[in-house]
Amino acid sequence: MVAVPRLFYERPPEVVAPELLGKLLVSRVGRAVMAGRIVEVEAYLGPHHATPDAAAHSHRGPTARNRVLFGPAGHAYVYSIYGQYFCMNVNCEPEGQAGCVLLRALEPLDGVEAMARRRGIAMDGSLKALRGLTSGPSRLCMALGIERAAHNGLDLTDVDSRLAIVDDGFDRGDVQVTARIGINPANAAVDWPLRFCLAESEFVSGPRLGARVAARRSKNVVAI
DNA sequence: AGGCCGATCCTCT
DNA sequence: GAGGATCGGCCTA
Repeated sequence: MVAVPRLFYERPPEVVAPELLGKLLVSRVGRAVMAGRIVEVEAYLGPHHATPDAAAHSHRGPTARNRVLFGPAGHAYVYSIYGQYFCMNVNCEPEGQAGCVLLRALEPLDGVEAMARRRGIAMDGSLKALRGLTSGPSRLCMALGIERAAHNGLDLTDVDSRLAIVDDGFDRGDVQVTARIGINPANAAVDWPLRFCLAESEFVSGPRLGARVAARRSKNVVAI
């Protein structure tokens, strides 16, 4: 079990994103340890990119909110959204450049009971209940106790950190690529193929596997 | 299963 | 002053 090194993150987010699939996000809050496998991510490109990504928080340059994105790679960028939720990104690219990867879903592995308490979901042994814990960018933050005040700017490359990403040697298998979720349709970047999922995972956000198979034929799946 | 809606407040213009 | 990288509840079918 080794932390993913900083060099891994010092690359463009569209390269880092699919390689993050299968890695583990580990969170320690007090005595509780909660961990899940990353099964769904999205890349957001920095303003230095040839065609600017207008959906990215960094695209108008540094602000008070997004300054972590312009710092060194391998740090957490946590922001609040809709007044009640948080989302977590991993900062990529060398210092000064602002690409990042949004974590959108995990497969819960360790500390499931603690996650269930935080989410207010009763574990009845069903896949549905387990999925509900971490199948969404803000759901996974709630489940792992991730919030802006405590976690924004933390270094994820130290296994002893309160928040870290580690590699357990898992073979990620096939990766599915689609457009990103929740992007304003007026945005020029709305169709860019920057969402990456583990094709076989039951823990991706949104419709279940059966429905996704049907959706492949008609919808926004760019490649499998 | 899919669509609509309100909650709720931070961030940037 | 406007809008958002969301979620959960409620509706129809």
